[in-house]
Amino acid sequence: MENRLAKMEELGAQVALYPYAYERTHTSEQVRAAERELTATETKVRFAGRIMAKRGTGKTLFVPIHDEGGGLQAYFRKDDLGEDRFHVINKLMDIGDWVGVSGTVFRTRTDEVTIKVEEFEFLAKAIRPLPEKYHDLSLENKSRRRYLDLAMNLESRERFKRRSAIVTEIRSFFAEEEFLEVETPVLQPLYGGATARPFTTHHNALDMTLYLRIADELYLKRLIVGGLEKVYEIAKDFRNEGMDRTHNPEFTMLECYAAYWDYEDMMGLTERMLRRLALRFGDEGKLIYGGVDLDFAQPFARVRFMDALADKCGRDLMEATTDELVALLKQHDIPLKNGMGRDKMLDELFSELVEPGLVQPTFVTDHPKELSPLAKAHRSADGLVERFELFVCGFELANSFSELNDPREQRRRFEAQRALMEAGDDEAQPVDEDFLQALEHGMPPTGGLGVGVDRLIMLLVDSSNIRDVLLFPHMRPEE
RNA sequence: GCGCCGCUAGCUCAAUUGGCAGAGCAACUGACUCUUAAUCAGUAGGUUCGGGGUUCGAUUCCCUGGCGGCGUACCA
Repeated sequence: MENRLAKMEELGAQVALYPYAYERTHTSEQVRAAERELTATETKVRFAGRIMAKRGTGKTLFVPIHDEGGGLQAYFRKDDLGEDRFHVINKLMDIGDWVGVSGTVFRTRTDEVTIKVEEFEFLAKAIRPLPEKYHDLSLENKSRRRYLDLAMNLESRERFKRRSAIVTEIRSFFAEEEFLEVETPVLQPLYGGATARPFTTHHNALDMTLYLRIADELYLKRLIVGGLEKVYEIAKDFRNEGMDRTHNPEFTMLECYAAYWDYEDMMGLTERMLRRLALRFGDEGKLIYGGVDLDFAQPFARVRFMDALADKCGRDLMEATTDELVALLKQHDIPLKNGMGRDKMLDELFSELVEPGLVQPTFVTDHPKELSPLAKAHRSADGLVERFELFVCGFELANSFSELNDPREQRRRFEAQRALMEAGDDEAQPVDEDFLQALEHGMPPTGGLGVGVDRLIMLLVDSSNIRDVLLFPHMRPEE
C-alpha cells in the first residue's frame, strides 16, 4: 500500500487518477463477437476493465484486463507509446487498477485476441492489492469480502448473474399467469403468517415496538379480501434463529395467493413454475444437485402425509394414542420436548423417517391440523388440513394450503396459538385482530403458496450452502 | 445453543519431540520487443487472532476470550 501511495504522488500532478466517466465502445464479449470485422477494418475500439496481471518483456507489456463478462488482453509497446507513457503503464499502473484502453484488435502468435494499445488512461487507482491468483480465497474471505470473490472468480460472478436471471424468470412466469406483484410492510406492529421468532425494533416518533416480518401472508390475504384476485410478492423475511448452511437470518420468500383456488390449483401452479425453471436453467427439465439427478419434466410424485408415515411405521398412526407415539419417538431416538402435542410428534416422526427419502420432487399433502393454524380443514378427512409441502433432495422447497377463510374458525385457531404461547412456545403466533377483522368482511376461497427463493436458487445452481447464493450472507463483525 | 477442527507476511499455505518463523503469488530493484500461473537475478516484508499461564525457551503445551469452517439442534 505504501508503494502504491508513492506512485500516486508521482502521478498525481500530471494524470487524473479518478476521472468521471469513460466512453467505451466495446465490451470484451462484443470485441470477441465482432473480432473478424474489427481486425479487417482496423477499427479503433475503446475498452475498459480491471488489470489482473502484468507480463512485461522489456520494451513490451501484456496486460490481461477483465470486464464483467470476461476480459481481453492488452498489448503495450514502448516504440508506439514513447518512453514516458510506457513508464506509466509499466511501472505506475498496478494489478487491481481500473483502466481504459483504446487501439486496434489483433491476434497474437498464440491466438489470443488482443488490443494493441494506442492510448490508455486510469479509471481508478487501487491502493490495496488483489488477492493471489493461483489459489481460491478462503471461505471466510469469499463471504465476508464478496467484492474480492467477484473480482477473482468468474464462476462466482456467473452464479449471481444466474440468480438474477432466475428471479426475472419467476417474475415473467407470474406476469403470464396474470398475478399482480405487490409490496407489503416489512415493519409490522404484529408478526404472523409463520411459526418463528421475530426481530424487534422500535419506532421513536410513535414510541412503539415494531417487528420485522417473518412472512407476508396475512397482508397478502388482506389484499384478497379487498378484491385483488391474484397477488404475489418476492421479499425478504427475517427470522431470529440460528444460521447454518440452509438458513440465513434474512432470506427471500416468494408468496402468492389466488382467489377461487384451492391447494390442488396451487399444486398445479407450483409444478408449472418449477418445470419452467428447470427447462430454462437445467438440461431438458433435469437438474443435477449434489451429484443426484433430479427430474422436473415428469409429473411430480404425490403422497399423503399420513400414508407416507404409515408406510414407514407399518401402521396407520391416525388412531394412535399419545403413549404409542411417545414409544415410536423413543424407538427412533427422537428427543421428546415439553408441550409436544400429538401432531407435533407426528411431524417429528415425519421429518426423521420420511423427509430424507424424498429426493425427486414430491408433493406431501394433507397434514395434521395443529401444525397449520392458517390452513383450511380438509373437506373429507377429519383432523387434517388441505395443505401440501414440496420436497426435493430431502428439504422443503414450498408450502401451500387452501387458506382458512372462516373468521370464527380462524379466531379459534389463533386462541389455540395463544395458549401455546402462554405455555412457553416462543414461536407461536399472536392473535391478529386486524387480520381477523379483514376476514370478517369476507375472503373468497383462496389458495396460497410460499417458496423459499434462496433454496430454490441453491437447487438451480447446485450450491450446497446458502452463503453461496447470497451476495452478502450474515457474518459476525470481524472485531 | 452444543461438539469437533482451524486462525502464521497483502493473499494461499508450511514449520519434525517445545529449540534461530519459511515458500509460492503480490510488492520493490535490475535484465528481456508476441507474453499466457511469462522467465531470470536480487531485495524487503511478521504483535504467529487477543489476554493469561507452564517453561531456561511457546507458532507448538494449558486456561480464557474473539472470529471462521464442519457436524448437530430449532427453523424455510
